[in-house]
Amino acid sequence: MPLSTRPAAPGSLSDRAYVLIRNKILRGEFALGAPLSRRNLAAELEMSFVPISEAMQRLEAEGLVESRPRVGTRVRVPTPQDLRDRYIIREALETQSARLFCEKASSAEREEMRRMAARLDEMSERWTGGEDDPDFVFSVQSFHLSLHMRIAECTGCGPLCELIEKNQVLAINWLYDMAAGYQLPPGFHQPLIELLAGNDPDAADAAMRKHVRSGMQEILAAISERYGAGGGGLQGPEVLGEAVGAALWRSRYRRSADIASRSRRR
Amino acid sequence: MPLSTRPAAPGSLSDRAYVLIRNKILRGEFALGAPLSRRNLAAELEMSFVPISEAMQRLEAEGLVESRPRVGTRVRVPTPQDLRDRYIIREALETQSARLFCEKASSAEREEMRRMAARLDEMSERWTGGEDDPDFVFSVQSFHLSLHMRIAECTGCGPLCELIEKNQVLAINWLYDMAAGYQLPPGFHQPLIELLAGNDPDAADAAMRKHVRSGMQEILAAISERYGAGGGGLQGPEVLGEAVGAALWRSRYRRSADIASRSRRR
DNA sequence: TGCAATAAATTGCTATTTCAGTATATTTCA
DNA sequence: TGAAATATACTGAAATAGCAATTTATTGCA
Repeated sequence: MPLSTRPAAPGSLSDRAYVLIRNKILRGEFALGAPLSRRNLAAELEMSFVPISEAMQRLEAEGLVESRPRVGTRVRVPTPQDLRDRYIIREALETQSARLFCEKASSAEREEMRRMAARLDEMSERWTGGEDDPDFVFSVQSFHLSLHMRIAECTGCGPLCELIEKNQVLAINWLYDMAAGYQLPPGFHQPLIELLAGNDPDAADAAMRKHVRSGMQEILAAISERYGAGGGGLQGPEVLGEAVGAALWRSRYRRSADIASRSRRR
Repeated sequence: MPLSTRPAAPGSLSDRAYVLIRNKILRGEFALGAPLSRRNLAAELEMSFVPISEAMQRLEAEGLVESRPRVGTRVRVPTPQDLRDRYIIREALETQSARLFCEKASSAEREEMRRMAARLDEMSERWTGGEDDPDFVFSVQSFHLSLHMRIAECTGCGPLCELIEKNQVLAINWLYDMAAGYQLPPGFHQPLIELLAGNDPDAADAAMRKHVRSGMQEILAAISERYGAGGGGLQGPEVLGEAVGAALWRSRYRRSADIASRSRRR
């Protein structure tokens, strides 16, 4: 059992830094557009500059942060165009996932998916759409994600799973921070799963495509409703992301000067 | 104009290291399974350990190299299963690409694709299938890749392009090193492009799916033909990759001991 | 008061050094 | 002769220190 000094340190420092920073971003602890100083992070996470930089590099490659060469790094503020691009990718990956599931899943796996879909639809019926308990909303969204991931796992294609998961991450982040009012339509998943569990891959593909597209429409509508700037639909507010981001680039020297000075004194 | 000391250095050292090493792998200068010592690479490329390590990290994330924590890094030897997984991803991305092209491409872009397809089919007719000039084979493969990339570019979805390009890289490498005998069937692309340039997205999707699957069958057949181990088709040789790789892990202390000693003397 | 030039501070980037883990080569003992 | 133990060399990971580029704050001048 690990002692108190260094409890449970699996993987390298870079890996731990990556996971820690990633979770803080996803949970909103680091807000959209917030500046991320590598030095301050190194002091906070009690490690050196190099593993932090490596973690940042990975996060940048995944699109969660953006960095300008000698200026700074910040949590990326996705534009509506980013969201649309993500959904194009998601549609590509998940229709393939649905197709392969339909072709190759075992009967036990098909039955498992039916149960998951029923449970998810039951959860979203209890979702009033008003100001629900954030933990409840979080649990529904998590279960929603794991349902889609389970479909992908049943295809037996590991890289496909990884791509789907990576691609979903930013979308979920956006969802939480900007369009928290979004709610899953009731009875959204059981018809989908019925087609995936059938024996027509083309029908499974088409059903998943419709499912993903409808989800994107819902979210874009929720965003438009909250942040105005033109009617709903696909032509959402283009300027939102950059407006927020530009304002946030400026506030650099604000947080934790004490940590910086403390680390310098060593 | 840059002086002779440091000529034309765009991007960071990490970026340059990434591009240089990546190209050497793709061109076969670093063979499949070859050990890549970060220290020797640093000496060869005349830079330090850190940017090399960052480049290696990116290459590992993309699947071009694999690294064991305190053992070493080598060029990844893809297994037939890797190849199949790549083609699953490729099918997902390129059917989406075809669908979007069919929906959104301008008439000028459709005409451009027709010209490219005609030229590519013409090139592959001149391909005898025997021992052709390697430069010619390279140029055909490059043009083939750029045709598919051009389709993706016309969709206007940047991330889709990036994913397709990243996904193709390893497949191309495999193609060159292990299945060089593969040749494009004549008249392979013009019928495809005709459907992409039509007005039925579903037909474009289906045509691209058929195209990609047929390409995978061809390559797997070419591999089976060269490396035996059972009949052709999908059940190719599972053991090939690891057999080659395991043998190559062992030969570590072989190359460029002079460089290592020279760098130590500084 | 307004604007340009300068100074200070912070950033990401790179080099160098040190550390810790693994594999190979050598030695030692039965 | 063979197997176990040791020694050596090499590996990637991490810490530290310093550099170069950029932005912000300050100052000087009109």
